[in-house]
Amino acid sequence: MDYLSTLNTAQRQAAEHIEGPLMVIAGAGSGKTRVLTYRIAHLIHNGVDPFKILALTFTNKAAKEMKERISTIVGPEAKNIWMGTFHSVFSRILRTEAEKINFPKNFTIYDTQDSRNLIKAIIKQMGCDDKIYKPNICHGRISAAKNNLISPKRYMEDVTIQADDREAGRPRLGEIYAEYWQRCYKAGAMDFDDLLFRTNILLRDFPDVLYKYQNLFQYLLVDEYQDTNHAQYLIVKKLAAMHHNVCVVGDDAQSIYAFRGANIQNILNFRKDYPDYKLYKLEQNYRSTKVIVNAANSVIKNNEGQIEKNVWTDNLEGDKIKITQSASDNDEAKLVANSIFDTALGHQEDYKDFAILYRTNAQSRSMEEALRRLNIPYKIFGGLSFYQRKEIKDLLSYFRLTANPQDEEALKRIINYPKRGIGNTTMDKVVIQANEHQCSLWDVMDDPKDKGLDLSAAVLNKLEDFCTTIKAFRAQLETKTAFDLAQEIATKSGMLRELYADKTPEGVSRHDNIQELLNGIQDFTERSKNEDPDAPAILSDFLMDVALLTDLDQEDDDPNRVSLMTIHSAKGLEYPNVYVVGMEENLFPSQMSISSRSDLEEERRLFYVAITRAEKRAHLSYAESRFKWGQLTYCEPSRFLEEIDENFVDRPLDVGSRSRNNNFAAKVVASSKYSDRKAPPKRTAPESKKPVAIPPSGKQKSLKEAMNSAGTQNSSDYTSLTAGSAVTHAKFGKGKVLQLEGDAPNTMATIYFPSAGQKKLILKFAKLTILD
DNA sequence: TGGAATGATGTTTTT
DNA sequence: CATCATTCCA
Repeated sequence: MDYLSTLNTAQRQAAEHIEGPLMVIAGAGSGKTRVLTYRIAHLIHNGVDPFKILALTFTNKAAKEMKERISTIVGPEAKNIWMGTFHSVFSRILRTEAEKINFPKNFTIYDTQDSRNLIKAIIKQMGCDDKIYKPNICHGRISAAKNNLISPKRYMEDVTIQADDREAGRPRLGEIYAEYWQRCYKAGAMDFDDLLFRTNILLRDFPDVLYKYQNLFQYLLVDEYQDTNHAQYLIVKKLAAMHHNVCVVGDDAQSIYAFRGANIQNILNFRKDYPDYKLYKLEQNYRSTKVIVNAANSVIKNNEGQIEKNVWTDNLEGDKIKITQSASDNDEAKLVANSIFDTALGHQEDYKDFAILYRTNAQSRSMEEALRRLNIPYKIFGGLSFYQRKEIKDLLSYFRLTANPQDEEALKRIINYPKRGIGNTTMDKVVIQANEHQCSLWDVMDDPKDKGLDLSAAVLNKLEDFCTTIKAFRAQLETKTAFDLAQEIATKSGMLRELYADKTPEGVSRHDNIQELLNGIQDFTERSKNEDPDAPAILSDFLMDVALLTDLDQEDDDPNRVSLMTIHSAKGLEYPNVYVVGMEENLFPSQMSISSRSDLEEERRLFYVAITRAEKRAHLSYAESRFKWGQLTYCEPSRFLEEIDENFVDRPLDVGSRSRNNNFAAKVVASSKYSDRKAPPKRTAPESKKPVAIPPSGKQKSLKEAMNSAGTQNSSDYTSLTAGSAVTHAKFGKGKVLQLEGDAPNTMATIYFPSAGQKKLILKFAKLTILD
């Protein structure tokens, strides 16, 4: 009962506010999540039915954590709260109401890759030049339109949009959008943006549905409100129209998703929509030292037009923010890894209390290597997620096609995987007939005679086999549990056999990944049995969930690791020790953002977010040179470093940085001096002579491996290998080395095998055993 | 049709 | 540098 007594005045007022609209402007580290959880707990204690509370968060992880925290206060009732991301909550609702908007109950969710592939196919089919109509630019335009609820029809009618497209040389973009819209609809698929757009359509066109959910959701809470886009804004507005019990929480200083349509104006709109709203400001920071809070404030004040607030803290003064310089990206990584090692030792900190934050995912690689060398356990978040790997997407495509045969992208993906002799020529013919008869690829394949498909009997047989297999899966969709059916599909599709037969390290790891996915589905199924033993989850349930899952949502077996992630994914998290790396012009702020004020301000907010993740120590670092697209480029320190108040930083004062500091002052003048300078094409010798070969870097790592990749220096030592050595290879047997070329770790050997002839092999992949 | 080999092309950030 | 797409050959 006295859970509220741990809150400060502003927090408590917000948490105890029950009826009517409220907005909470919460500075970084000001206990925003506490207010949200306590407010929900308070609602429940005051007799509000948990089923009538809708809480929308930004990530699944945030939702899960909040739910756990609430249940420690109110008990198991907490699980009845509607809580999740916009995308997950409304995909659930869309699924329930699917037939209203003419979608199958098991509609597919297209991920970004599916969307791009489809758009690419449309561009090609329309005969447009894909050098001008670049698929991802087109997708970006379409996505932006959807986030602003602009339908294809309105898109074509909008004078400004049309002028923009014409100016950009893409006058037919509207047509592409229209076709894409149509194709998704026919495929029974929605992309991420559709989940919000179609929800809006549902609530707009079906008053009874709107009424139902307005009634259901008597209390709405929206976290990270500054990052909502127009489509999300309107959903909230509509749902809250009946009860006006809407609580939004956000911080304009931490708005970092404008690039994908987030609209800070939503905060201003809120004031207009609910003139009687109450405003609460949380300004006391409980997370960070005085140095960190003040340094962050000194940075963010360079932005114009913010909501006035004064973030302050009662915490200790703390260490100054350290800024360090390195010669190269690899040196930077070594320096950071060493610093983590020393700090962990010197201050008795656990590795889990460290985070390395960067602007782009590509920066993780050098950090990864440096940490591995020191045997520091780490975990990389984001990047190529488990669910985006080929083999995973392939198996998921089987699932998808089983649940929804109209799913064109899934069909195209697996029609000839594993190889079953249905190649491009055949599929081109199928596509032609599908257009002819205005039906889906599946419909053509399922009844080729009716659709006039002209193919040899042998090929027709193959198509029939494929359809029969999928239909057999489909027949069990409702009767088998998710796991049982998944297992059957993995086996009978031939995927498991195919991967099992591949004994290359990549093949083995793909097989492992599939096993891991199946394990995940087993967990999912078991969990659902615990909730309701009579209705275990079926495969479509899993598909709905998996489409919106990210790596951030994965459980971790060894939690004591250094975290590596982009600043974007660090939002909402906190760590005692934070390293922000790559503090360089054209990287952070990114090159794309430096030409416009608003983009630059978003980068600055991103920097603000980065610094404010730190509780005790913040460390900023930059390199003088960096590999970018495989080429060495020279870098200058980020302008943001200069913006931090001198009182809170420790700048490098050693000889090496002296000249740099001069540069620093003159930087603005000289700012483009180096930008086109190209480095010599080859790396210098000391870099390439690594004493220990690093295992082939993470292309096909299993999820477990990716999470667990510390201390795995498992490569063999080939230094004793010379021309003339006898070796054994797993596949080719015994052989003799004829020639060695290239520096470690990329040394290549020409080897003669009596069994297989002469082969060129890269040592680090070859797994050779040296015989003499 | 399938596989290997070569060449173009692209990177911000994520649900 | 990495991935993809295209191309060419078996």
